[in-house]
Amino acid sequence: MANCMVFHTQIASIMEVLANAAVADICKLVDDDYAVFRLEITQSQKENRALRRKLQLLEMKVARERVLASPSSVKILDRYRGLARGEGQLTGGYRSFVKPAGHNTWRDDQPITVDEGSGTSTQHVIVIESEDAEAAGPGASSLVKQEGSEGEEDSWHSRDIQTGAASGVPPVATEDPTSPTQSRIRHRITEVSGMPNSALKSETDTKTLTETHRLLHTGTDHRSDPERLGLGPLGCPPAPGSEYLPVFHQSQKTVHSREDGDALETAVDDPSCSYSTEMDPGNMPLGLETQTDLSRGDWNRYSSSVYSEGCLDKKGEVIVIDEVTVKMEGDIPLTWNADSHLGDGHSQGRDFLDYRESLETIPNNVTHSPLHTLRDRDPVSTSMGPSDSHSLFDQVLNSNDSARAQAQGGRATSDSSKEKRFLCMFCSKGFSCPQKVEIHQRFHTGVKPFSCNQCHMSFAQAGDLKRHQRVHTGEKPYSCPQCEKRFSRLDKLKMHLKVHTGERPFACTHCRKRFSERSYLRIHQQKNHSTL
DNA sequence: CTGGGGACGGGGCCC
DNA sequence: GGGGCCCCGTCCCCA
Repeated sequence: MANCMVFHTQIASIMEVLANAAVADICKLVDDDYAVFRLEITQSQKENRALRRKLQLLEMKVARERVLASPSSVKILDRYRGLARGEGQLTGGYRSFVKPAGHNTWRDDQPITVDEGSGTSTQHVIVIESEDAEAAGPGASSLVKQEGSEGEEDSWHSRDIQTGAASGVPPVATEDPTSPTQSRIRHRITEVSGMPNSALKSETDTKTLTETHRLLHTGTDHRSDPERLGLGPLGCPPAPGSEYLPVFHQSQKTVHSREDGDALETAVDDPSCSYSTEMDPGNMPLGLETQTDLSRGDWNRYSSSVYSEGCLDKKGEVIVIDEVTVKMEGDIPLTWNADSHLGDGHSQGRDFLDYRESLETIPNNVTHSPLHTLRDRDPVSTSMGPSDSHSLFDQVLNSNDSARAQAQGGRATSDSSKEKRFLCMFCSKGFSCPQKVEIHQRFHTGVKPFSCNQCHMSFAQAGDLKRHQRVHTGEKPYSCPQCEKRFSRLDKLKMHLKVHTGERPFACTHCRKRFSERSYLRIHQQKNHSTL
């Protein structure tokens, strides 16, 4: 029996050794095959690249022959020339191509310096150019096709030169370099091949964006689909010059909504992954006029116009990009960076107001401020309960509020009858809507966005500013029917009427003296009965 | 002269 | 946005 057990043990150990050896062999085979496979792939890629280069050379020759055959049929366009000159603020997403001096034509495989925003890189490009382009003067620009075989550059910058069959289309070159609207109207440059003469066709945004839509799903262009963005017939706020520019968010969260309704929330650290829509300042919807220069980091007012797209896959798979409206910045300075707004004047306060209004109309906001982050999760759970977060500051505030509530009696009671889903993160006070919470929290943060343009005063509420401005205008719309006194406020008139009626509703509990105002009673008690 | 009270203006804040 | 209440400060009157 014991021998049998030893025998089984030996067999088991032998089996284990054999199994390990077999696994090692399999792994070795797999590794070898994988290396061979990779080698083959690399060779195939090289061959593919060489073939593609040959093909492009052939295309170049053909195109050059066409150009030489009919030099007047081609105009070299640069739809980004205006941007490259700085006519637009959004130069980050475009490249200006610098042509080496002394060259009449580009050569194949000639490196070209590509000025892309702040950086400079060397791109392998092939340029189709005609002599007419040179004759067009400095305004003429280069039509550039980036070599796609490199494959690693961000393809949404690439210019699309379509070589599809478009027979029957007459040669059209509508780009007018001197047009004042050049920087606003995007033109699509289309080379129509298969015709006796090369032609460049210019299209406006409509077709460009439509084509962009198509390209989105083929992975050849990574711009966002305007229709999917739900931005109107043209897919963007009806600004004729809509463009997309990269927004270099710093660790900004972006929600990628998918068509199945799931929301994928990711942290976008890649600057190239997030885009926003350039707005025509003259055609911005409500709130978008507050868009400011991103380079200044002025996120709060810009946020409502940001349409952040998902991390764009550069490998060409189908991209699903839905509209995401990023709301994050307005609240941050409003709450945490109040100093940056306190002295900015009245107009900025208006911007705040407009910004708020515009934001509230946008469904499915993605908020990133601490306040909104808390609120969005669960409005009720945002209550920072007394047990965990009540500092002395909170206690003071709450004591004030509770005292106020007690003093106001029925007001507080009736207030509690409503559903107060939105709680102040400072004092846990509940409000019926987010706007009220935000206004209320200004009292904690000291933010007063509404500044008087005639004095140094600033206010947390627009109504307070409006009321204050009667001090400067001298407007007193409320007149006493008993006398000729006039008042700027209705409550002051009502208070004044007590003079005529003799109404003194506030009685001292110590001396039975009566007063017309509660504050009079309080002062009276402080002065005369404080020792009691 | 001083202190209490009234009238009023203005801001804070909530509904 | 407007109404309303509270609070504070200032001015004035008067005992």
